[in-house]
Amino acid sequence: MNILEKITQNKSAFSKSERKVADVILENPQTAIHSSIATLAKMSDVSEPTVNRFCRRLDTKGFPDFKLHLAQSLANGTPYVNRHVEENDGPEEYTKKIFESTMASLEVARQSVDINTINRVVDLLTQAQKISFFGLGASASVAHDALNKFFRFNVPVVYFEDILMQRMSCMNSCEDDVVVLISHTGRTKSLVEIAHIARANDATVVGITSQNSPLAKECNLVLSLEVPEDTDMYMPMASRIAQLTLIDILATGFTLRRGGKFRENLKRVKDTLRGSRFEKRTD
Amino acid sequence: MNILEKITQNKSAFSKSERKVADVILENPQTAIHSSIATLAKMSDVSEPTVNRFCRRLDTKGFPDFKLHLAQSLANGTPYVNRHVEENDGPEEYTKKIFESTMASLEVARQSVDINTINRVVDLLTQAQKISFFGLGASASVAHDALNKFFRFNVPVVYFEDILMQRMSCMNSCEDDVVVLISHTGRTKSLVEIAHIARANDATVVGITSQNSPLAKECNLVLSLEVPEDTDMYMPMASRIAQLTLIDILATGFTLRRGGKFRENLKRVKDTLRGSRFEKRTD
DNA sequence: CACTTTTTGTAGTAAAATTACAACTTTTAG
DNA sequence: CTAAAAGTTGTAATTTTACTACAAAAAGTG
Repeated sequence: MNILEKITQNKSAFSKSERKVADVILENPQTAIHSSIATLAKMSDVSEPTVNRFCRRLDTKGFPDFKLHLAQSLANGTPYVNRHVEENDGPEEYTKKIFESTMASLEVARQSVDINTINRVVDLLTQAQKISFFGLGASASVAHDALNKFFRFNVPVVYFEDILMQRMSCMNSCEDDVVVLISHTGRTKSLVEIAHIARANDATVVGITSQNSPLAKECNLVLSLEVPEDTDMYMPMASRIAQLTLIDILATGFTLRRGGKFRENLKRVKDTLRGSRFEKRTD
Repeated sequence: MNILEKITQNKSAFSKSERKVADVILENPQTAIHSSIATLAKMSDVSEPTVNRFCRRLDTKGFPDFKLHLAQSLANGTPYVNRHVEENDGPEEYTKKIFESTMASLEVARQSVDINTINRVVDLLTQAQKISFFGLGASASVAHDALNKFFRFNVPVVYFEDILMQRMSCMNSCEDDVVVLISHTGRTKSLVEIAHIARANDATVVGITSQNSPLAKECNLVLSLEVPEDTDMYMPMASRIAQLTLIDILATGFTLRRGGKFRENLKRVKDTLRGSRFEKRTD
C-alpha cells in the first residue's frame, strides 16, 4: 500500500486544511520525511494537531509512524503519483509531472494485468497463421508499433490504418488467424464492428482495451488495462504507453516461446539493418 | 545505500555495546523501526545515548533519521531495475521484468532530459508554420503518435513513412518550419540525410536521439535521451517509450503555451469523436 | 437564525531524543 | 606493574518533538 497514492485517492475525503498538508507532502515528499511536525505544519500553514489528524486519517499511529510509511513508499520505487499538469506549470514542473504520471500509470497497469490471459494470448500468437493489429486514432500508432515488432518474427502480420482495409482484411480472415484490436475506451464503433466481422469468420479476436466495454464483449480474449487517463489534456497519454508495454510483453513472450534458435534469427534481422546505418565508433 | 548492509559491514568498527545494538536491530529490524530509543536501548541492554551514538556512527543525523533509513532499506530494496528477461522466465517473471525495466528506463530518461532544450523546442513548435515528424523502423510509430497529437492542435503537421516522401517534404521546407527527427541510435543514414536537406532549406531541425550521434550533429537542437536499451530481444523497447513520453511533454508544453482558450478547442476536437463511439453508460 | 456537527487552533502535557559530564574500561608507555 | 591517556559507557539534565484536551471558529441543517 503506497501511502502517496493513498493520499491522492483519499484527497476528496480530507478537510480543507488536511488537503493543504497533503499538497505540501505530495509536492515534496523527500522534504516531508525529514521535517518535524512543527515545520511541516508551518509549511502547510496549518496547526500541528491538524498534521497529526491528517496522519491518523491515513491509518497511521501518528506523525512518526506516518513518516515511516512515507519513507517506505519512497524507497519502494513508487514515488510516482498521477498528478495533473496545471495552468501555470513551467517546463520543469510539467516535465516532472508527465514522467511521474506515466510511471504511476505503468505501476497501476502492472497490477491490473492478468498473467493468465497474457499467457493464453502468447499461446494463440505463436500458433497463429496470420496476425493482424488494428487500432484507430491514438491506438493506431500502437498497432503500428506492434507491426514493427512482430514483423521481425517472420510471421504473416497485417496492419492497416484505413478502416475499409481493416474490414476487408477481417472479412478474409479464417480460423488460426488472430486479430488484435487496440482501443483505450473500447467504444469506437468501427472497431467493434471489425471485431464482430472477424469472429464471424472464425478468427480469434484479442482486445487490448478496458474491461466490460462494447469491444471487450466482442472479443474472445481481453487484455484489460485499467489505467487512469489524464483527461486534462484531452489526449490519450498514459493509456497508450501501457498498451505499448503490453505489446512488448507479448512480443517477448512470443520469442521466449519460440526458443533460443529463434532469437538468433532475430539478431540476424537486426544485423541486416547495419547497412542502413553509420558505424558506431568503437572508442 | 542499504543501511542494513552498512551495519554488517561496519560491525567490526563498532564498540562492544554498539555491537549489541547492531545485533538486536539485525535480528529484528521490523521491530526496531517501531520502537523508541528507550525500548531499543532496553532490548539491547545498553543506555539510550549508546543507541544514539550507534546511529551517528552510521552517518545518520540521529535516531529518528536512522529509523527512516532503516525503513527505506526494509521496503523491498530497489525494485525498479533494468533486469533482463531470461530464457526460462515464465509469463509472470517476464511481465514483471518488462514493466520494471520500462519504469527504470523512464526514470533514467527523466534525469537525462534537459529542461532548457524542452522549453526551446516548445518555443519553436508554437511558432512554427509547419511541423514535420519523421522516424524509421520502430521510431516511425513514435512519429505517427506525434502526428496524432499535434494534428489536434490545428497546426499544419506532416508525417510520412516513405523516405522519398520525407526527402521531398524536407526539400520543400523553409524558414519557420520545424522538422522533428526521431531515431534512437541517431545513425540511420537516410534520416541524417533528411536532416541535412531540411537545414539546407533553412528549416529548424530538432532531433530526438542520442547525444553525439551523426544525426545529433546535423540538428539545430537535440533532445537527448540516454536510455539503456534492452538488447537481449534485439528490439527497441524502452527507448521508444521514453521518446513517446517526450512527445507527450512537448505536446503538453505546446497546449500550455497556447493558453486556456486553446484547450477548450482541444475539448471540442475530442467531442467530435463522440459520434464515432458507443455512449458510455452512466450508471 | 438558532442549533448541531465538523473543523481548526491554542495551550498544556507527555514522551522522546539529545547533550553534557562523570565514571568506568581499556590501552599503552615508562 | 602501574599511572596517564584514550576510549567507552551511563546518569541526569535539557531540549526538542509529538500528542491531548478543550475551546473557538466555521460549516451545515432544520
